[in-house]
Amino acid sequence: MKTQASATGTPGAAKAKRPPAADTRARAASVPAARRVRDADATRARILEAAKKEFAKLGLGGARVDVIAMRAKANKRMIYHYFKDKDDLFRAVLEEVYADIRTMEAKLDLDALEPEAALHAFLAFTWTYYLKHPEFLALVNSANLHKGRHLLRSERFRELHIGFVPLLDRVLKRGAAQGVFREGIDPVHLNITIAAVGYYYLTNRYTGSLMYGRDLVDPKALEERLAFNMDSISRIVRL
Amino acid sequence: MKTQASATGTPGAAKAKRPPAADTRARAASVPAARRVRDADATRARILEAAKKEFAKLGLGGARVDVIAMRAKANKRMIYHYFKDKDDLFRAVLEEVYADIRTMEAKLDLDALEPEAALHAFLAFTWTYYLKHPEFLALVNSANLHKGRHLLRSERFRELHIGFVPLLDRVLKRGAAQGVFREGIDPVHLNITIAAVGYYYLTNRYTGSLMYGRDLVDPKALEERLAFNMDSISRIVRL
DNA sequence: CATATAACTAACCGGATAGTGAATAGCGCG
DNA sequence: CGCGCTATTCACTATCCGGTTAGTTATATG
Repeated sequence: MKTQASATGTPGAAKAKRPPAADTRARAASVPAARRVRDADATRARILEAAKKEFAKLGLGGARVDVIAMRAKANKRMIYHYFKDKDDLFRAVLEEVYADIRTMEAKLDLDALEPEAALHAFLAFTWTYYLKHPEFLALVNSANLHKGRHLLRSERFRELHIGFVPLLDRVLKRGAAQGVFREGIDPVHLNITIAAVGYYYLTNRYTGSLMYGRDLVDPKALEERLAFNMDSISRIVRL
Repeated sequence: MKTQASATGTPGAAKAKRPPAADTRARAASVPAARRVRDADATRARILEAAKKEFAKLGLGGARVDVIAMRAKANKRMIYHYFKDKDDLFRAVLEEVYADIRTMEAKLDLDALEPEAALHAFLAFTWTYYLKHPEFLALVNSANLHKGRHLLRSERFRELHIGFVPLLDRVLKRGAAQGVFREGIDPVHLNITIAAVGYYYLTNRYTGSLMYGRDLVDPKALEERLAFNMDSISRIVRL
């Protein structure tokens, strides 16, 4: 804990907010979304981005809204202008990151791939996403630490996951029909396992590296892990 | 966040600290560890227990040392008597819970079981331990959120895990020699996968239940998950 | 039984912390 | 071009919080 906010009481940010002030106004009329002195969307986005980083770094309880305001180069008051309170900001961040992963995932177009290739692609995507977005893992952990109460009444969260299970189910059904996968695999359990073998390895990389006495995030180790997981999932689904 | 500590400034606990005061002293001399008015070990243990619950509930950043003192029925000053600071207390809690799981695990005596039975027993133990000790999962997550820095210089933590990998390796080697497991399985990766398929399911039960629209901790669902995991691990190791 | 030691307590501190009230000032629209 | 809306700022508060100061008292030991 100790001191991590600035020593001065107020955030003190947003000082050098608008370096070119007078002449920017001229082209503001012509250019659609040119740099405006006031830009609600941009400010809101900066707050969300800063909040994401801060919540991911210290958890909901450890994050400080003064620090978030500072990192967003926004006045703290703006946070309470756009969001009800700290918990509401956390909810917004969670919705944002889930929307991101689900959007990227949809681009895989698993229905267009052969069953085995689809499973391969899905596992690889999940692994790579977790690896490149450690904040996602931390935020999901934090959401669950708080028993998912921030997402309980989130319509957006629920909507994001409609069609998520059916998609994998179609892959499994096609595989079974082609005789390459066994019958009756529960897509939910398979999905959970596909996520688990990557997620656990990556969130627990620190205690893991200490426990096993070897660096789990060394490039070679990461490659090995993906290969092990690919093989594991293949073995789970095949006849 | 809001208010969760008592409204009064000071913890206010430790009021009804010693109901039987006068007569307890008499038998203190004869009985080895009889109920004493002052008991360093007991106080330290109560602090650790309270800290475990509080850290597991709110994370390192969200936990309040005033609350820990209150729940431990101890004066806050005692926490700083036994531990350097909040981080040191967190480290002590982590060492404690890891010692617990590794001690229980050692009792399985996997070397005395047939390879397949040993793997079965190990997976079932891990699953059941996670299920009965949700604090363990939360604490490990918190430790990793903080990049494992609390355990980095912990000799005790390192010692707890010597012999952990070799144990599973012996099971795998015996299985391979008997021709029931395939050759060359990395015990570290298998171990991680065995932990992962239970851990991920249980730590992410809240977001998971919301995402899949079904209660993941319903008794029937838990049974199904264990069966799915048993089957998965068998498929991963067999020829 | 005297006493040194260590367990234990009350009260306190200064900076941090989530959240607000009220005024200012760009920007879009008529 | 002026006016209403709202993005933005500044100043402020009440409480919280990790950690400490300055003791008091039970108990093991000789």
